[in-house]
Amino acid sequence: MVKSADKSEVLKLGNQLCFPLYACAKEVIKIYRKPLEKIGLTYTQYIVMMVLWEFGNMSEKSLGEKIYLDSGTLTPVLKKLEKSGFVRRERLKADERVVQISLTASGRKLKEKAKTIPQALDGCIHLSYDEMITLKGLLNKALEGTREKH
Amino acid sequence: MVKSADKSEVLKLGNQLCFPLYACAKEVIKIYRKPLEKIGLTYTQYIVMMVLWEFGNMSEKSLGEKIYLDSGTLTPVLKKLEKSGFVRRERLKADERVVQISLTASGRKLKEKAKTIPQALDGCIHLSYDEMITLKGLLNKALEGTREKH
DNA sequence: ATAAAATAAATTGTACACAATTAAATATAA
DNA sequence: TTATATTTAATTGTGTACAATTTATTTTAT
Repeated sequence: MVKSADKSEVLKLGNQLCFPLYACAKEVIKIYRKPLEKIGLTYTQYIVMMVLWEFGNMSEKSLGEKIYLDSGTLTPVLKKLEKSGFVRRERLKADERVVQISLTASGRKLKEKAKTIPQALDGCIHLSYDEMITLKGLLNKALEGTREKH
Repeated sequence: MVKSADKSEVLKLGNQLCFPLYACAKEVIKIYRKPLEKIGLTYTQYIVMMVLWEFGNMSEKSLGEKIYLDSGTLTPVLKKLEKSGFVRRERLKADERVVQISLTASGRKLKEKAKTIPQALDGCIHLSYDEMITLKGLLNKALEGTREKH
């Protein structure tokens, strides 16, 4: 981030990449909160549902890899979604270690209601369409990099 | 994010802006965790310290505005930093409502140790310098937009 | 001057997030 | 085959994060 000189400046908030990343993520998720509450989901639950809507049934493990969450976070989230009636959690007979997550009819139906959710950002983020595409691309590229180590 | 057609695609993870934002923020903060642990800070505590290093003493309120955190989050974080001996928390005599946060000698000294922290990202994020600058700029612009409403 | 409004922190309750550990099941190797 | 290693979830403990409420203090309007 700091090209050559000014090593003394690295600890200024304005020079950090991580801070706007952290703050922006929080603020954007905050915008989603209200519309999501109307359909009975938290943001984390919404991401889980999006994966299931797109890819269908899936083990807890695969689900966690897709959305960068481990069982410590995912297990309680999935139990809540089960209690809400949106997903089922069943041990595979072929391998009792894996918990298979599947959508209920209610969970599939929720997708229709969720289609308006992304519009919550309209007008809240003052970026042009091209800027959003660029931002999304850079974030995905950065995200890829973090997969390897760690 | 979705320009014209394909409204049915908005709920795919790959088409979302918010998801890579959320995931990337988490992954990057995770990279900071170990080096920060060595100097006795969490990421949130690190942000607080950066603000104090840069701007000096500050009320809890102003601090919270700078880093987008309210008292519900900030009060316990500041109490931990106080317990660690890095900051002081004192009610202003002029206005007993405001808690003034100031650095202790130990807190000021910590800045030297922290100077190597940003290097933790080196090699972990596969973006060029120019891409990082672009990303930082777009994130800050997006962040600005969220200030207004909400 | 004093009641009402506003402000700043603290508190309460819910929901992640993650490192580290544990437990159960399956795969592998000697 | 049977002891060992690996894999998948669940559990435990700590630390945010935030909405909503409460408390104490200060302003403001009457």
